[in-house]
Amino acid sequence: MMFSTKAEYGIRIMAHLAAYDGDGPVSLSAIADAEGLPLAYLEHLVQRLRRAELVDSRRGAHGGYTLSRPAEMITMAEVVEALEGDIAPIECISAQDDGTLVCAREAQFDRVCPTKVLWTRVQGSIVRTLKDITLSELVVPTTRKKATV
Amino acid sequence: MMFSTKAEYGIRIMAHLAAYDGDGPVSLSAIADAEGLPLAYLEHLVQRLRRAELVDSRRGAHGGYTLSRPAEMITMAEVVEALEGDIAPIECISAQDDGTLVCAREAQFDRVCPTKVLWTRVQGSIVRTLKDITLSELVVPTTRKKATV
DNA sequence: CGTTATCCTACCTCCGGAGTAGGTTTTATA
DNA sequence: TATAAAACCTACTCCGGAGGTAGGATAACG
Repeated sequence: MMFSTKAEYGIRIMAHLAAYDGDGPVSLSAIADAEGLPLAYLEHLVQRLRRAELVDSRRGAHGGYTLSRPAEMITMAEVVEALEGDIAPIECISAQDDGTLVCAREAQFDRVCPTKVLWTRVQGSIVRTLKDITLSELVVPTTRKKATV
Repeated sequence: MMFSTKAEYGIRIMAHLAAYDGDGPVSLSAIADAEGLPLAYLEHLVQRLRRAELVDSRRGAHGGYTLSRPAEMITMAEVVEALEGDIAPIECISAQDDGTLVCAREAQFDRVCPTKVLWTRVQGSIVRTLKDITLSELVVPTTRKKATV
């Protein structure tokens, strides 16, 4: 398995918020209820989303969460990264600030890492795919209860 | 992290065997030594490769492992799958025999899973990338000690 | 003021990754 | 033919992270 339920549940939260976007804040308990997921656990996940500034929150009665931006402006790469941390196919590969990938073993001993080519290409294809999909593509029409009539 | 060291180490084994292909069996201890990895652990991994018929083994003195096929005929998808099991981006998604992907939650409740589109595309891009790379592409010239002079 | 919500910290359980250990069997060679 | 070098096999350990629970503090409505 490559992504945990953190990504799965977190994306469900985002998809739910996107479906009800414009209807005011949606409480987590409503989402937990609708999706059949444990509220207490979702609270952890939504905090990650909030710290990544993907959702805004309003506390108190009738509070809840809203998307911080239109769903079309949110890529799944951002969402997954907020939930799971840096997207790397494998431990020894990590991205530097400038986007270039480094291999820990290559730095440690100084010799070429034969597997780096592989992980680089895998990482590239995953990130490219995730960047290419926006949250709006996950909103299925039937999920919507109220339309912006 | 998406792939564990099982994939990393296992691929290093394969790359090493590919580099010395044609020179007779290579013992695991030689590989463990060269790569700086624990022999006892590699034994577990190489068994997976053997059961997947990616390597052949010869027991006894001067025994060891050889590639079961030319490196150009071995895709990294096969290798990774042998080492890590089925390639699925997430728990709830699994591939059926005919290759179509099913979502466990979609089957359980009967409603459309909004995230399935995402995982399907991610899975597709990973598998496509891995199938596209053969073992021969990981063999760096400098790794070779003896050429087939 | 009470209810409803977010927010925060601490804790728990379980499983798989990453090995270790110790043995058995097979084969080449001195 | 004994010995060494290898594959092969099973069982075990250790640890961290996934996947939660629990309980409280804080904030906003009515």
